[in-house]
Amino acid sequence: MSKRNWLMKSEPHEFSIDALAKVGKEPWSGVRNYQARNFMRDDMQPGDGVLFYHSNCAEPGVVGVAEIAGLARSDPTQFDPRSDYHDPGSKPDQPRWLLVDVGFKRKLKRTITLAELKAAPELADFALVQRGNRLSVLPVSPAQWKFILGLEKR
DNA sequence: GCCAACGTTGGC
DNA sequence: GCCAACGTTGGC
Repeated sequence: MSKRNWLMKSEPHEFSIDALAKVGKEPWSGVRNYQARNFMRDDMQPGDGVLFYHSNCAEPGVVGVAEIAGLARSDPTQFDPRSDYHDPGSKPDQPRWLLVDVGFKRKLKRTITLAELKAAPELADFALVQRGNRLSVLPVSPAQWKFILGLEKR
């Protein structure tokens, strides 16, 4: 399978780009949306590029570049009754939820804000800027990837 | 299978 | 904190 690119959202007060820089690699636990899970399970490959996005904060936007560091595997938090992500309906021999490991590549020189992304005609088809989109994991085309990172130098 | 109620996401 | 938009749940 050829290399693809993704955007993954994280709330910076939960897990920021600086936190990823510090640990180097993070198991992306807690995804509880089937569409996002299917992207991880069916389409993600080690080495795929990731735009790291800060959501639910003062300045939402792309703040870093990361990469997929492993194939999808069972998310252990679904079996932990003390976890916010516990899912009593999921069976260990047939886990409902998966995670991938995400590796730090670099922090951007500046935040590429959601406002900028929304203002760019080049990104009209980008899922992130479309109305009502709440997916926390979404695909980025090669053209979108190049355009978004091109904004960093402006 | 329909759909109202409810919970969550996430920008503002 | 507000609320629009969306996904999920569960009664029927």
